[in-house]
Amino acid sequence: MQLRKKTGNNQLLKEMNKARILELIRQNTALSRADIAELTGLSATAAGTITSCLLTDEYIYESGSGESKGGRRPVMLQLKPQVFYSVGVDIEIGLIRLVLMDVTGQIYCNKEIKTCKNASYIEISEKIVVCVKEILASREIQLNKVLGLGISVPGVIDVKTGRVVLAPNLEWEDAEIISVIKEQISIPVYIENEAMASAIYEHWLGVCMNIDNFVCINITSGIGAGIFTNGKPFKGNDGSAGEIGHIVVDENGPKCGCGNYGCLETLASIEYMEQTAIKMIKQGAATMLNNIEYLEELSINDIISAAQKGDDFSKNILLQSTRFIAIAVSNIVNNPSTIVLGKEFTKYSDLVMSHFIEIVMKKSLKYPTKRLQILSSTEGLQSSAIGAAIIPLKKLFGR
Amino acid sequence: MQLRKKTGNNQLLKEMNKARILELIRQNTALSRADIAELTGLSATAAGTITSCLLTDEYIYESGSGESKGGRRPVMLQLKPQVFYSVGVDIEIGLIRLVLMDVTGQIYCNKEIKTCKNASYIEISEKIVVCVKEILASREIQLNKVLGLGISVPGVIDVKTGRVVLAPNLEWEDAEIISVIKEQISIPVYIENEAMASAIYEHWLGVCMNIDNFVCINITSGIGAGIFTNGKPFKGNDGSAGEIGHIVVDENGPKCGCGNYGCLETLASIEYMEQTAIKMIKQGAATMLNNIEYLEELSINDIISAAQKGDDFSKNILLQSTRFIAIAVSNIVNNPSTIVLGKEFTKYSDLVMSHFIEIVMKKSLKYPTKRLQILSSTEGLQSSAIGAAIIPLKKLFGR
DNA sequence: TAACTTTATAAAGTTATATTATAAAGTATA
DNA sequence: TATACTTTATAATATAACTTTATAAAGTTA
Repeated sequence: MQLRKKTGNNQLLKEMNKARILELIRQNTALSRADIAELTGLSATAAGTITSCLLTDEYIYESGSGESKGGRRPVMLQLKPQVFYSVGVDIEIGLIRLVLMDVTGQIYCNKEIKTCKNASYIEISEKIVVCVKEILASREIQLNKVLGLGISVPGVIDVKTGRVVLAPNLEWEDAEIISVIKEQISIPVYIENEAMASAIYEHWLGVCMNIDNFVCINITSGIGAGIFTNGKPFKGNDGSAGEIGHIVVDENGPKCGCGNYGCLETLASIEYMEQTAIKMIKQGAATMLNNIEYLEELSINDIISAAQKGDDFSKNILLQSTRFIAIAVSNIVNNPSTIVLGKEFTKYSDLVMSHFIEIVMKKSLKYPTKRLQILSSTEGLQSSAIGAAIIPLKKLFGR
Repeated sequence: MQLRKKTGNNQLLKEMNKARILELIRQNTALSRADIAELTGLSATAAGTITSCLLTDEYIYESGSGESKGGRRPVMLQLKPQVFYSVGVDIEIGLIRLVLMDVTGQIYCNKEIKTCKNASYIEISEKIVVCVKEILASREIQLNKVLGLGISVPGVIDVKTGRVVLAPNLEWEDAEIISVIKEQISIPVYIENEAMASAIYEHWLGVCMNIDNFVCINITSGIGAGIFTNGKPFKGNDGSAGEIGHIVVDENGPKCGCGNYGCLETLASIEYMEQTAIKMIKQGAATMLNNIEYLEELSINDIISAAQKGDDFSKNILLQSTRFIAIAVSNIVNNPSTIVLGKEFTKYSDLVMSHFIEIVMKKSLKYPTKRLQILSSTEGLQSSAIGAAIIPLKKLFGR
């Protein structure tokens, strides 16, 4: 599948303008044709024409007339609910969450399905397909009204192919979910890391709607981060940019599945908190949690409610986890694939480079998929001046 | 100055296609019209038409015929040198570097001007204008052939206005260089942080030409980083994303101008190395540098050449600086303006949030312009599922 | 030498937006 | 109440950019 950039023709132009108008309406809830012309810089006619298309396609509808500004009253346009839908799926350990949403962001259905904890990606995929088909059927939604199926997975996603490279908590490796699902249902399928999916939510509808640089950290069975830079998801070259679960926060900490000691996930995840509580209670810790029936089934919810009732033991468990996450947050690495050292350094790089690489490799993240390249600039002192000279050229080259 | 996004009309379309074709030629050195049609997806005719425009405007020229692939031989097109130029300026302490470059990236002139170390931005601006005019006059380059003037400054640049918010090493604050220069010479003026300018160079012509996520660290009088994410400069919300000079690498280190102790810049910058050497020599350290005439004028160059000749004292100074930089590099913070905590955490955020904020604030960067916002998600467990559902919508809304 | 390829351009057609003019529906004021 | 003026929306016409189809120019291959 060759993914060539779209040709710059009139079709593209119209698509761009359509998308831009839809986004403006989304952000402003309701706009008139005149508003659209004003905001886009398009002529009133063009705004009107594109609007007509969107109306006949039922992406928008006329929601009534607005206030007059001293002349004819405008007809307001809004996103049309309950016409075009999207399905979201979050795959967790032993659980699949499904959501049916329309283009307005309204949610019409939440569903949770329990699964085997060690289910293969093929089994999970099949469950998803069945459930999606059910939801759509029960609401009589045609497939061509479903813009797509987005899937959130707690693991590293290959940026180019959409393959799940590694999802340790699900015990998956190289899982080609997309193709399995596409064989069974003909809608577009997208896949995304779980923390990044949350970040997308925050940026679209949540607390980061007007914030373009942020990190969304999800504390759940594992710990992951979704990073946005310049208003766009930042995944790094290999899709592992947000994998903060294996930042070492305590070098003397317990051994992690990844081979290191004291990874954030081993010291702060929900699972760790539960296990710690169970272990300490067995050892006779003083806590309200003592009277729990089946200690092995102790869940984070028990810990939370005990803490809320003033149980110091439970409170401390939460606080300790929080402390480690805070340490990690203050060290979230930008996770570049490459580091270049420049200016005066280039003069003596041969003397110290190996020393430098050694320390960085030892100190920085060690997520398995990561490969860090450390280079010395070949330009040296002039690099900034040349860079400055490039800036005026960028526009000319569309960059 | 209202900066409205460009209207999506035919003009924009042609501009986009022109830019894209120029960029393709730049990256491939030479292309035929047929290659361009193939690579862009444009029709052969359109590729031909746009090519003609670029030829008459002298952005490109016909460089001869290429190899036949079993038919008529193609006419190759290349960027035309020595027609359109750009000027780059790097402002350092006591020094201005100027570079004249054409669209091909060829450099025709390097100039260095010494300045007063405490010169105001107005004085510097005037020097720049005089020098730029001189260079252009001496080569008989018309102003309309100069695409712009890019300026690199060791300081924080306001992303929106281009104002120099703070350049401690130059002792500037709120310096509106752009407007001062524009009054005296009528070409587009751009301004950029020094490390970021280097990063732009590396991405355009240097060692990062095909790398989209990297950090470029400049070790000079200060220490700064230029960060690229997704192939674009990442400046953070306030333009201070690359300000790593004030990461604390040794809490027991010397006091920094910023108020903290043990900032990277106080332990690893070129200036610090020079000062350390001077101090230790005065205290009687054993080194080849002992026979330097004016100890106060000892420069990094002396240290480097001594180290190269095997002077352990000098070598150690370089190694120590390097070590601190390595520590900082392994901790380069993504510098988001906002951190959102989600999923299970939202259940108990009220119990621990203040603790969390306290630690992060204490541990993370303390650059003066930075304001970190820490939020708890309002969505909780469903955020990933909803986020996943949003993905299929993004294209529709041009996002 | 004939058939086929590749490259480049010309002529005619399509599409999307711009311009200009006009209609529709409101406000402000004498 | 009538008139002038505004704002909003659309119709008719013009313009710009790309596509399609056809053709010419300049090669290669059997």
